[in-house]
Amino acid sequence: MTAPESTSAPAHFIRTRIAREFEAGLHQRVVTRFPPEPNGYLHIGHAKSIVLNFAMPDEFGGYTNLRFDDTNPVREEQRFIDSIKEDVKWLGYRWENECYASDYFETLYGYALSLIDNGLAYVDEQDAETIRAQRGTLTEPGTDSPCRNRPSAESRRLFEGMRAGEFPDGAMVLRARIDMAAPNINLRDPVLYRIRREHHHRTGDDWCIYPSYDFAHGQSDAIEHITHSLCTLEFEDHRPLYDWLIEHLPVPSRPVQIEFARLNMDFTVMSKRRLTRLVDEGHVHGWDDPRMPTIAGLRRRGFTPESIRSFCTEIGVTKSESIIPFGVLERNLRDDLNARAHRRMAVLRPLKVVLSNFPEGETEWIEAANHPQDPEQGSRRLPLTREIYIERDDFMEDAPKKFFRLKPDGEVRLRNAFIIRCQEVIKDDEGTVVELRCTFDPETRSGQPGSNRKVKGTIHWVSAAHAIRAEVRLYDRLFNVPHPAGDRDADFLEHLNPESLEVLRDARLEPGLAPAKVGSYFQFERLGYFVPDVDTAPESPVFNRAVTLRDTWARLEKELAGR
RNA sequence: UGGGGGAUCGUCUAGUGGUAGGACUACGGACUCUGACUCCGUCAGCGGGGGUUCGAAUCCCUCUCCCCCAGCCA
Repeated sequence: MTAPESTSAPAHFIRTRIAREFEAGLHQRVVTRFPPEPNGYLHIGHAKSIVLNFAMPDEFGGYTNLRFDDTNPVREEQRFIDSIKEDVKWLGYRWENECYASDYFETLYGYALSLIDNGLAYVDEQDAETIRAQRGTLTEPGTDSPCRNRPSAESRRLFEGMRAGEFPDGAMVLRARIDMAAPNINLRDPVLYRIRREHHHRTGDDWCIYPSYDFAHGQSDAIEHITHSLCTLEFEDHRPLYDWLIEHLPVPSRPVQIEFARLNMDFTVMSKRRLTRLVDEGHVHGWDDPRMPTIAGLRRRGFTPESIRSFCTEIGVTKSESIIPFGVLERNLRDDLNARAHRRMAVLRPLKVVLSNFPEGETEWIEAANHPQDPEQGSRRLPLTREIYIERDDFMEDAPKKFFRLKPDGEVRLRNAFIIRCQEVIKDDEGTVVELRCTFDPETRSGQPGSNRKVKGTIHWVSAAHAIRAEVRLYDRLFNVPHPAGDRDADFLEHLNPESLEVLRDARLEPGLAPAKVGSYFQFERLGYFVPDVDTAPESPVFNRAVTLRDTWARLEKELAGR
């Protein structure tokens, strides 16, 4: 089961390969799995994997399992399981089976025994350091452990003893008996089981031995009859081990592992270790901080599942590593929301404007479309009064010729309403503009015959008397360098952008925005896409800016400033 | 100086012997009661060198650069 809309499916090497396999009659269906370790929150990189893993069965027939790779109890927690399930669902996907590697511990244990009985695994009583030393180096072969040739019956007794809790943590491990001289280090008798007295979030204290990733993953795939085990590039040189185990174990199916490049994005970090540090050291306000690249963070920021899915489809699937500009994700959000977000007016940094020829105490109701290109999305009525607020940025006393907004003696249209002319600029003692006196032209009301008079600029506004106050949070990139994790000379935290969050506490919104609920989204015209934050409350609304509108003026302005 | 991968417009990505294509960005223009959207147009690429071939991004040789692997993490 997958998300409703089927995004266009460009050919990529995995899709092409599966299609060929189908043509050759190798499969009747595709079964994949999304296998997170429950030791952190899902991020946009996981989304790429999720979209891929659900898309293949969706296209070819089959299904996807959600499998928690919970073989290391020291790092895993139930709360992460909960968040992962929530995030996958929110992205729009429904898994066929909810699986846990820990459900297979007994089966896996049996597989280990069979390996031992066949002389393909042995218990090694050396400590970790010795084993490491014997592994050799990238250029030198390893040396055999003295335990390597012990009788399999002895290994079996020891391994059974390991399970029975007869030995302390770290006293011994189970190792595959492959080849200590293999050029691929993963084949130099890799560790299959270790003793670890640690409470497991699902199996409790039933086990004191836990399988390693290599021993658990492929066999779990086989148990679930996964046809294609899709993973990232760093597991590429584990594939010979993956295949070796499948080949030598009495598993019920023979999955194949296919690797693809993980997602990297600029101006952020993606590794769980670094994300965990950001959270634990308080650089952000939790895993769902809107500046985080986590699914929870993006959701809170205002990203839609559709935008994340289309992004993941757009970037493609290859084996070459790449870094996707964050702006690509943002554009997918804009494209999605542009089509369906209702337009609203909100003033982030208010500047009072008095319409001197507007009758005092009167309210004029203005009809405003919810969407400029789609009348079916309806309209709402806006109050216009003598005192309004406009955006501070929309007025300039010494404006450059290309500035199309309000300036002394200049004209501008109030969006959905009248053309106004700036007659007077009022400043405080320090010279700061605090108020504008303008006149409005009653003939130019939107929709009236006289409204076709053209002025160069249109600005948004709210009625001072009706507007609701709100807190608005503006987000910028979390880091101020494109590759914060790529600096060998500095900790990535040194590249944190101190201005990644800007809180505006005096924004004014059109009154209809008051009851907006979390999960709704709007375009604040001329500003960007905004959503109510989870902190929002009826009497104290809080909005997040998910993304700005594309802003050609900002670029022009920067250019003008540059010369 | 082991093994495994990867190099195609600025970015991402198609293209396994027959005119290197798309998307994004950028730039220019049209439109505009959002400097948004939309539309039109332009710029721009096969890591280097050799070879095979009528013809090479694609096949061969060679060089260079980048990533991953020496956890009882995944």
